[in-house]
Amino acid sequence: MPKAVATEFFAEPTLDVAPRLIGMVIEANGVSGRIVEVEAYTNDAASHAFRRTARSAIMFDTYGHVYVYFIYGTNYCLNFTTECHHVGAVLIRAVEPLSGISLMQERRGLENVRLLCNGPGKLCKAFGIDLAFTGSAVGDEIRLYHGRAKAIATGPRIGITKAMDLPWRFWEEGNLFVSRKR
DNA sequence: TACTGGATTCACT
DNA sequence: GTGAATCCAGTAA
Repeated sequence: MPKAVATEFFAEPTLDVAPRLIGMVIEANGVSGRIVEVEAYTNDAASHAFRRTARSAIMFDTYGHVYVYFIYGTNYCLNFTTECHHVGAVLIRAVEPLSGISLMQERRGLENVRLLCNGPGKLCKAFGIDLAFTGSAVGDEIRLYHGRAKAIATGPRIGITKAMDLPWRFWEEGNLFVSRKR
């Protein structure tokens, strides 16, 4: 049996938690997948963590909880809150489908497995995740397990926002490269 | 109360 | 490569 991730895992600094999420297995609503791309959000003007509001308060008050927000009128984005006594969250940007693929295909209306979860909005749709999941503890409705196999779908990728510099910086396979926001 | 913009996606050219 | 879709949260008045 895979080992479930403890809530205390998320109490660490966001920038430490984010890379360790790569390769872990997320399970919800009868489907599962391996995390291959994440983005860390700390107290940064480009993120919801910059200003405390009713929506973002969960990032200030909790760690190891689910934060889902709705974007562009069409998509949901899945975050896990981090850091004890400090604001932070990690956005799950892409996963590699592992089980329940037919269910994902049905939810997405798409056959190509590589395209099922290769984006934050896409994976939420494939996993059936929406705003109702916000506030639940990781391990409750959405479960997270330590994975072993190396991610292969899009390649492991970690992003960290830093609004005062360039919007996004990505590290891939040990090499730094920069991706400007559109 | 009304207005504005967004951590995206997808169809179309 | 470009632009529309679409609706919620935040902000201003």
